Amino acid sequence: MPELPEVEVTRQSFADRIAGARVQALHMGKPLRWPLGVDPKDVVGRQVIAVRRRGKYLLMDLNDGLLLLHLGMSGSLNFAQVQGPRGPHDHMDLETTQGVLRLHDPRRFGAVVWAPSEQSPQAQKLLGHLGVEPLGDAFDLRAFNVQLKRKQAPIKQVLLSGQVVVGVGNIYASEALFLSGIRPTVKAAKLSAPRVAKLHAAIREVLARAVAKGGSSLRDFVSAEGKNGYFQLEAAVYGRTGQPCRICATPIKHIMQGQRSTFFCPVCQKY
DNA sequence: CCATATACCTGGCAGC
DNA sequence: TGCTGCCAGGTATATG
Repeated sequence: MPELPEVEVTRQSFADRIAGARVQALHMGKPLRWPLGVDPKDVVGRQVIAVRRRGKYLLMDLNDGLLLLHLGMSGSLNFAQVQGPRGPHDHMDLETTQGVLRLHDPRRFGAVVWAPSEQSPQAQKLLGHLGVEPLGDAFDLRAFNVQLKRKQAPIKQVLLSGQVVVGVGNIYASEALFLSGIRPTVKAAKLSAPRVAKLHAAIREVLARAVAKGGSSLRDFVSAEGKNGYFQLEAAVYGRTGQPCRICATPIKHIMQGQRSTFFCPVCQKY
């Protein structure tokens, strides 16, 4: 579920409601991705100041230290006044004076890590190497060009790595490359300046659009069984192997790159 | 430093 | 029906 748009929509769904709350208790379930996580004494009694996002991480500022949350591949957060009994995949309950924040994460690739500050070694170990935010002013076209020129890996994998720009996951990488007419296998350094400009615009467009309609699609996702309502419905190429390209009707191709699926139109994406 | 592979974990689904 | 193998929205870590 979580690429940047889903994480951002999740953030927006509870940030205002939890701000100002005081943490009363913390219950952790099975171990998450990293053994170093959070101890109740790090957070109990602290006040929640704000919830920010950096890439696919959520940063919950406390009046002392902060909590870093990551949803991994299968995580979701729910903030409610009252929560039912914890199920086998509920691995965090953060009880506050304004509600309980629950992390549901069947695969447990998510993370909950406490750090004394954003600049601390614990936090920087996770955040320090991240690329720029795609929806902010820091995502500068010239800088993007320069960064890509130094990468010999296929553009799809460069986007996924998060080292140049954060938040572009496996779905949006394929979608952004389709929108900009770029073959996912092309070395990043070989892209022409005009192509990079198209890609730059496509990344912003696909992510911003998903955030804008993320609210409804995420609600659908929660209320529905299965995966209906998620971005897949509007996907141009992701998950559409063999189906006709929406532009030229050529069958969409599926390949593996770095053990991840990539989808593209062999006719519309030639550069 | 760079590019690529591996590991982590569970559930759903296609194929037999 | 039940089993097996494969696939899934991420990323730290290991390896060449």
